[in-house]
Amino acid sequence: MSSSIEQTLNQKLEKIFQRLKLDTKFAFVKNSDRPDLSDFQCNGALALAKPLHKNPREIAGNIAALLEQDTDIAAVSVDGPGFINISLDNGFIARIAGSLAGDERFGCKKVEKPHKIVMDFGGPNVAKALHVGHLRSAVIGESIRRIETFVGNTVISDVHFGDWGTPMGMIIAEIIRQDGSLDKVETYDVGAISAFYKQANARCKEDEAAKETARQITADLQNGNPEYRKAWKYLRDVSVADVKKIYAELGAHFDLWLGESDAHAACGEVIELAKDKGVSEVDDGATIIRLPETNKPMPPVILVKSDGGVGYQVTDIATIKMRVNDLKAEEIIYVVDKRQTLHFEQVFQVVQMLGIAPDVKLSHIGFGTVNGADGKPFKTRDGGVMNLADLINLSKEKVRQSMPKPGEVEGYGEPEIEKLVSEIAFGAIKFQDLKNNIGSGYVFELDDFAKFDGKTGPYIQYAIARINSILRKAQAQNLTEGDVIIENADERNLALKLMQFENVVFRAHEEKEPSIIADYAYTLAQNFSNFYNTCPIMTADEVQISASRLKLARLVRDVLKQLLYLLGIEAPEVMLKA
RNA sequence: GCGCUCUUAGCUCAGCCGGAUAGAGCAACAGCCUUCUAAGCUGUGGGUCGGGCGUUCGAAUCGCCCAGAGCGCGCCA
Repeated sequence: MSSSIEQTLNQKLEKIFQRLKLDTKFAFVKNSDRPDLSDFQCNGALALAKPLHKNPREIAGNIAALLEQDTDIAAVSVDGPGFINISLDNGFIARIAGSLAGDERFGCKKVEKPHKIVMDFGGPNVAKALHVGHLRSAVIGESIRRIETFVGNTVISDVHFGDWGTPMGMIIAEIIRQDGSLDKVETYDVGAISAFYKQANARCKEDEAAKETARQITADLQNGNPEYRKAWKYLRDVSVADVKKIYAELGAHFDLWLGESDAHAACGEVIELAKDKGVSEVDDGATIIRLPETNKPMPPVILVKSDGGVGYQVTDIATIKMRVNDLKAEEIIYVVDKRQTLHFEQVFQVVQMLGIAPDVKLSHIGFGTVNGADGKPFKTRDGGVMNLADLINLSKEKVRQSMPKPGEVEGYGEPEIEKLVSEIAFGAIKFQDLKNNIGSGYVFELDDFAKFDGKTGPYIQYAIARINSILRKAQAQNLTEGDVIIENADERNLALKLMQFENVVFRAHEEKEPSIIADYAYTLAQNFSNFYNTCPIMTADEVQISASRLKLARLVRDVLKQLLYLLGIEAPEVMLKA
């Protein structure tokens, strides 16, 4: 088990701090802000100077003097007000790089206490086509799912279908209005159901009576009306089957395909529990829980609506109860639009009041909206919401245009080309989504999908494809990997960058922030491109150098593939250009 | 009205539990393909970090005030 470079350096520093009787709290390094001066730096002397009433340069000098004796360290200097600059010995870097190359986790540890996490993302609705808003939840959620699994936690993902709210009553009402009954329901496909929903939605916006009818049907459905239940089950099944296809194509994995409706029984328990605890009250015909207001407005949670139906606040609370009781969740993570922040604050508060999930960590990871070039939520030219399937097709078409036609390249017929098109198009879409902080929204530039230059998914995929090409050639020429030798700046930078893998993965894990992985994957690919341009592998002057570079290149390829996997992005074997 | 989030290069964004010269990508300009895939590489220009005050040896980063933008605020989800 190889420990990370930073841990190793921190241990060295801790010993020195102890010898000098300094607080080891400050005995840690970070990647140097001045790569021209050093590989790592320690700012501990600056932080210690004030409490000790000593000159920071003097403290730094004492630390540096001891650090200098370490043969793993090539140079130590004290600069500026008291920064300790540390440069590593090339042999030390080579040794660590070599050990990473032989480790399938590239030096990344696992969490000390693995626990069970239930993740809630996706959030599709019955009868509604997925749109770009669903893209983020699926892409971010899947990435976090993979990161958490990689660091050793057990993750159960649940799509949490929206199948129990007023839209159910709306669509049933609309079918009855048009057909006179529900007899023909089971002849409708997803397109027809979706059309009913659109009409129902338009009608309920205009007509208060239609809305009231929909609400009543929803309540009756929830309370067990057999005719409504039968129709509802069909509508739900059709929608689930449809949505499963697109999630499969997106590469989002769900262990459970439960929905709001599955929490219905538990809703009753929650309502009873609230009554028993004396925290609920009846107001305007609805059963509610009032929440303490501090300095911010905190609307009450509605347990039972005045029409007798349940809303999404209770189903969410009841779902938490189930996840804790049945799934034994120790942590629950929601990947849902940032605009739901207040809702989750309310839900989490009620859960605490009712003691439903003691010692369970509940968190909402809110993401920003996908915007168009005008900064407003992304819309199609005619003003409608962009359908996810359409978006994927547009992106694929752009990729297809940049590639050879099937049959033009030997061994690449229609299926092979289409596989590459899909991998690259999704690489572009997902990386675009994951490269920025997930809390902030981002501008979705459809036109940019034609380029794939710079900080994009295809850039990283391209680096991998080039390495694959080299590995094929090496195999054909019987060139094998050898010990890592560091003899120039580009090899050195690349090896140092590889050593950040564990640190990066753990930061992404702790902050639930895939963009940290995305950013690192990009800079690693960039370092490789530099290396690629200045360090010939197959034609290096000496065989040992070739063998070393081959090992480095293969390691970079494996690390990049792992990073892309953590982002939910495929790594194509080759990249073909028209 | 109350609350939350945000304001960094022409554009899109990193950096934010205080540290050295604020970084990328795109766009612009100038170079690099008889040599492992040019979806690449190198170089140039481009900044009052929204404004002000404060804390500090040191502030894009912490606190307060102001301005502007987005979002949310009981029976939709």
